[in-house]
Amino acid sequence: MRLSQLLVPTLREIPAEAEIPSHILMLKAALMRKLASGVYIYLPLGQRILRKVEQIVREEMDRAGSQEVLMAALIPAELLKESGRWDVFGPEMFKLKDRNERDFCLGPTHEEVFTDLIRNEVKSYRQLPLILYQIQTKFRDERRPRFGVMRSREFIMKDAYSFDVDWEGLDKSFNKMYEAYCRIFDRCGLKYLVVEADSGAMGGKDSKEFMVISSIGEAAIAYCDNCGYAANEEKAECLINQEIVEEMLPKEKVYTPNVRTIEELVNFLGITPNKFVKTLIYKGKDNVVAALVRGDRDLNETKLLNILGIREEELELADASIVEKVTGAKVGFAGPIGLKGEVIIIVDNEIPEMRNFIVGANETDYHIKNVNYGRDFKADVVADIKNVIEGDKCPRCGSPLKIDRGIEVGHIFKLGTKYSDALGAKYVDEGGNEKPIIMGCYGIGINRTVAAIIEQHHDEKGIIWPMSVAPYHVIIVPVNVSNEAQNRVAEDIYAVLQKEGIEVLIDDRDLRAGVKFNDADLLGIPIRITVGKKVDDGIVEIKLREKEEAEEVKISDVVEKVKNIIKEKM
RNA sequence: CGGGAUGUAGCGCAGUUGGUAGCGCACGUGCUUUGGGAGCAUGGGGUCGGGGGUUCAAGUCCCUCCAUCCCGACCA
Repeated sequence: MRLSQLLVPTLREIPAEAEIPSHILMLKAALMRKLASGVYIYLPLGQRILRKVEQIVREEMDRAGSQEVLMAALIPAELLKESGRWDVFGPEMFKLKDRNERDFCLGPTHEEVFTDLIRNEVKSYRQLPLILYQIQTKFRDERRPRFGVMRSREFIMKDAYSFDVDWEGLDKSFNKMYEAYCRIFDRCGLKYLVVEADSGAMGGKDSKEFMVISSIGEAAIAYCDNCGYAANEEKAECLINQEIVEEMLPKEKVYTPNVRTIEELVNFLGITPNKFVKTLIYKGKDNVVAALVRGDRDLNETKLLNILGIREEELELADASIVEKVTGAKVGFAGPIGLKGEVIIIVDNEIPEMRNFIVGANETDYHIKNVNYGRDFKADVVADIKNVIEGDKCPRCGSPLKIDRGIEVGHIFKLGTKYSDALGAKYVDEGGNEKPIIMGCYGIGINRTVAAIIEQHHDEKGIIWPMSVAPYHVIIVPVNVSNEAQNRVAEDIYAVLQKEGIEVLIDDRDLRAGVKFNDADLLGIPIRITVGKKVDDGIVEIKLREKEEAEEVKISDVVEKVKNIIKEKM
């Protein structure tokens, strides 16, 4: 392709709307433009990159025995109503009506559509197992689209669904997908962690997320360098990390006027936050919950939800009136001793190991010192309800955990019979018995994967594409197009490389060399062939985007050399 | 949905106490130049986000709506 004819309007200045590298570079390098908040259009180079990633995904899905299909983006309401998700999704779903006032939505995900296909077409165990996938546009009306393509309202997703006769079959399908995902992200040149995630109230188990480590990631991950354990912050278990050293002291009420927060207590009493225990009052589905964690810890609401067995929207922090009612004091003095009414007390498992800590007195302006679990109060449940922090012990091997942020590019999990039960997807087994089909689902965000690749592969000049996803492998830059000899050599190399089937660009624009070099760097084409003054000596340069120095090569050797580099780096 | 900010040429921005709307880049033309974002000359391009109001006069002040971005909440 000739750069003079390609639509690549690169930007010289950083667009005001972008803040993170991948967003800035996708706009600067003219891969895409914004159409509306969270809605992007792709220019020729951007489209080629999407295609490259999709192609890798196709090859690996096919290799794993999955079959490609294409569902509809426009989905009739009845299907979502059957599974109950028409209301669950709420405003996040783009809903619309047809001319006859029938309800539709733009598919935010496709479990129901796939399940519907299977319940209609699969009747016997002889037709199973089956893994189907599609690459298709999804629509989610996110409350806050972010960071360009990282969290957008319209995006391309590869979603796969497995259908098996039993759980052992599901395990096999799940493992196939797991391996396929590893191969996909390896081929994309990504460094990633496979992380245990919480499948929450959605049911299912063995939920794993593929996270690309990046400071701009939206999720925190706890991981262990020693044994390889990695989990989503919400999911990561905390081991008890304390040794009892002190003797119990007699408890004692202390006057703490207007001292409510941990920070104020630390200042007032001059004691470190880990000597306090904070009591958080929540309003659950049908009762009030008091959750206790150490003063320097954060409560993990996901863990709390799982213990209570309720859904996210059923739990909220109690308002002042409820707090005052159950504690008999103003907000800021809640404690576990002497709570009024039916209050479920859930205590973090670290607390029974603490000695002589400080809690609220359930009396305005007072706290209690030297409180001890067991002697002074008891809980309904003792469990891990806190967030991990850097340095906590790995639940598997005990080494200190590290915490980083990650971009979720893939998510796989075992659905079981959630959708097959809801929609009645059954098969008949060998014995003639009707049974529900066991399902799994597996997603990859294609655009987000592209953005994640850029986050991990760029420098101050621009993108540095891995060969596998580069929009073109080679860019030929004649330094001066008005120089007859340079032009001729560049065109010759271009013609040969094209004939060899190599994806090659030639920058035939009548621009100064500096502009062309800067554009080539910005676009991130892995191999640059510079055709300059030395053509008269039969020499051109090969420069790799990832390296500083160029290498001089004989014109007669260029093509062979380039072919070898590509082969080596694919 | 709460908090913060922004909206002026394709892009990045300036515009003072209200008084003829500007700069750089980009774009067109001509000449010179040509190994890391050239120089000179010349030309074109604006509902100043929309609507309403105050005023002799509004990019500027007031009201309102919209859009976009950031932080948070939320996110099968």
